[in-house]
Amino acid sequence: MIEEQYNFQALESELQQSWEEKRVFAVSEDLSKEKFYCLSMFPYPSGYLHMGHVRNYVLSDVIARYQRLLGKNVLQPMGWDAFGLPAENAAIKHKVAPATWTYKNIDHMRKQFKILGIAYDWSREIATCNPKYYHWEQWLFIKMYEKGLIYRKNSIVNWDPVDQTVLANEQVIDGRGWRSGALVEQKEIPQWFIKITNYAEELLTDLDKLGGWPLQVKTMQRNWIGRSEGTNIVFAVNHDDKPLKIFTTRSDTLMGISYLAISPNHTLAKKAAHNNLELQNFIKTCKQVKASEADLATIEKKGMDSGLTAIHPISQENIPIWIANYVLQEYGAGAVMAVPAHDERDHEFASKYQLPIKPVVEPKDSWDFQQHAYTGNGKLINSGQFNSLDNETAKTAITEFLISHQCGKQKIHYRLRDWGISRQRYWGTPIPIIYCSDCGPQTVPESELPVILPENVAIPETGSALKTLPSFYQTTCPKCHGPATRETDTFDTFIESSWYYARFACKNQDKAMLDDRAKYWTPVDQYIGGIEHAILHLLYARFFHKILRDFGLVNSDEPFIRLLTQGMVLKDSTKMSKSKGNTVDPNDLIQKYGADTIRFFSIFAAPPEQSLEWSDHGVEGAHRFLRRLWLFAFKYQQTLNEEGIMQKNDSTISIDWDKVSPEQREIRKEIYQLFKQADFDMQRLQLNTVAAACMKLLNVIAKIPELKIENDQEAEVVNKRLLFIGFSILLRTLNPIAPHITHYLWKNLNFGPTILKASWPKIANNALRSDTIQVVVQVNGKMRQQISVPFEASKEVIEQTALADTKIKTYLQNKSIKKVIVVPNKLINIVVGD
RNA sequence: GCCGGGAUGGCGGAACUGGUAGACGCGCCGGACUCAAAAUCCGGUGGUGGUAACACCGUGUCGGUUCGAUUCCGACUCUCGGCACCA
Repeated sequence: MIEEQYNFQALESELQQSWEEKRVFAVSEDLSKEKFYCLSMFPYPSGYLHMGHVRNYVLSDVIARYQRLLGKNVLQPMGWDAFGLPAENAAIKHKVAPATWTYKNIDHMRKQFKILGIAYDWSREIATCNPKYYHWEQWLFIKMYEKGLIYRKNSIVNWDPVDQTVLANEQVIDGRGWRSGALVEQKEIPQWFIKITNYAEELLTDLDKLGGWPLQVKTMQRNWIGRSEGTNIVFAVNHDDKPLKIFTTRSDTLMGISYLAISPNHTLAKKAAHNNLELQNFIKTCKQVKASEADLATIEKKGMDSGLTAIHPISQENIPIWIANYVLQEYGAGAVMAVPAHDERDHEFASKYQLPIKPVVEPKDSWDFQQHAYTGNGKLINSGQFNSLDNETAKTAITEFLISHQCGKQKIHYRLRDWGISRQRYWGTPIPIIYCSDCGPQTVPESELPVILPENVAIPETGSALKTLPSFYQTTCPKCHGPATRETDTFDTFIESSWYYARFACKNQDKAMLDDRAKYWTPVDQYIGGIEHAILHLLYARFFHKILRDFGLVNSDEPFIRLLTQGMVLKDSTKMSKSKGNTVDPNDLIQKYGADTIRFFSIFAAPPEQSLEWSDHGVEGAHRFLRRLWLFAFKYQQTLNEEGIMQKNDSTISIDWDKVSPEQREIRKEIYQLFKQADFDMQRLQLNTVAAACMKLLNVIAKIPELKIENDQEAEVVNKRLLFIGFSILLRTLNPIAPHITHYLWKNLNFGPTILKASWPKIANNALRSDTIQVVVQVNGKMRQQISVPFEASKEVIEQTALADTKIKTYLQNKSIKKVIVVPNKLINIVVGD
């Protein structure tokens, strides 16, 4: 019995409770069914759920529930990306331990999640700050170390000289530390790296296997990896025994070099500045800038002659070596050759410092080299023996010359750099390394894992907390058993999120990182998350998957088969944020309208990949629709129930749809047409139009009781059947989006025991048949009339019918027909002239 | 600066492979119900002109390809995401 009142609160909480008690979404490996692993990027437990989360997880749930209706064995887990900077900030601000703060946040957010009614298998919940989780990434680190994939080198960090702390890029505002306000300095410290560049080629070529990924994401990754073919060139440096190495893709312009530019962090820069106060000051100024590429690329280009010179490998001339603030130490070897005539950036720099601009490639038309660099192709000039060669040929010729003189070689270079994984922070996974003054760095023995992060810790405002804990860092060397110290740096938190998807398959496995269950569930069939992760997270996870594969832990090359990158949730056209005061609390909305309404609005308001503009009015519209659905069910529950019981008892009368009234046939056609479109849109994940189709379906079904039946019993049976079919299709199509209301109505209208065991509707092709079809008539490309012609009418018939149309005739008066284009079943365009 | 997106009525958006621009919803206007309001229901709703039939204009800007362009190509403007230590 359905009440008139749509009491969503009681209905939703009762259902959620029963789903949880019956563990209906807990799954295990089942070889008799096709598996479907649906995963959305796990959240950082910031403390409260925001609309961006809601959108992400609802999108994922719609896909998961749809796949379930298709009969698949669906896994949808949830966990917490629990390590990270905000916990330490909160710890300082509120004087609580990061662990306490984090676990409290997790508890709160889990509750918030549950009232959204998402079909999670909560038994697989993971928090990455749990030693049972990070144990295995420490283990993997050791395995990678043993395999030679880990090394240590110096690299640059943002240093706050007042707080004596390393700052994240986001903690540097206008070149100053966010708390102290001190000018940051670039500082070199030793850090651990993973050789992701060993996998650069595979990460690049395997992008071609990712047919289910958005093209834009693949393009971004391709450009990020940045494979380029070129030449490594070695320049001998005057009065120095160490040569300068550079990489260039323009070896053809070698004779046009004006200077070599090195990074202020280059060892040669230090040597040059040794007895030169002016250079020392210059280098110091260069280092007073945030160590991010975006900042380096936008600062004013500055340089200073180092006084050192290098020898040109062909002409043997001396070339000045400049120290330039725009050269990245991390990229290539921290040095570049500068050809102002043929490179925009070099041109700008040379113009500023009056360095020579020497053209070596001849443009086809006249060119003012003082104004612009010429980056196109042409024949070589001013290049001695290489003159008149076309510049592409010259690349090979010059490179071959360099090879034969032992000062160059062909090289494939990647923009991608090795992954620096050390963080000078407390709230992260301890790096399992022990430093022994006699034996050097040693990995922690496997039997001593995990290296547990002490949790009950006060976070100092300056420096790293682990450095203040002798009980943590004092230890013995695993090799010589003498006194030794532990590494106090922790892992980059991208490590945790690079393999969690696999751990969900076997989170209770405490003897190994992964087991065969991971081979069953991975790769993830559908991954959903924000576009902001298009490069870093997704590239690191792809890399880790290949590492796991090489250790035999998974048996696929790529972790995520299909990827959906959802857009942001905006309000008043800007990102929702606390500081702007334009946030919307999901809990308040669920209280007021119910989870189904919020879910429906999130899906309906925008296509998944685009940003979603929040609208309170729109939410009310979504709620209105669900209430209309409810009231319709309330009103016709008796009819629907009767039909349902007859269907169950197999006692229905069969209907010859060719004999029903044209209106009834039309309604049936509309229902299946709408479902066909919804089915197609669901497959291509255009979920907003699926939601729209549900609204249209209700509009169509609502017309059925209005159809005249005039005491005709047969017509009444047909109406009843139409109502039943239509409503049954609607409930199942809507179920992934609004699972509570559809679940309740399905059961109480006698459609079946539970919609969770129902199957996705099927299209009745005979309903879509049509004898005649509307064809658009255009004159000179403008729509002028619609005509009705037989289905699949020939071009001639369409043309004749169109030309015979009285309205069309008026457009053709006193004109001559130049051309007629006919698209069968669709359109005819008559091109006329005077 | 570099890489990758986006721009369609008053608003969110639709238009599948180049073929009726504006589906569906919101808002607004008018009507029904009501003492009244809310809720609900019915009708209308891109702009300009016209009593109307209808005509012209219209998918960020400028240009191109085509019988036909929101869709393809070129240039530009604004805007969003990323740039390796926010996650």
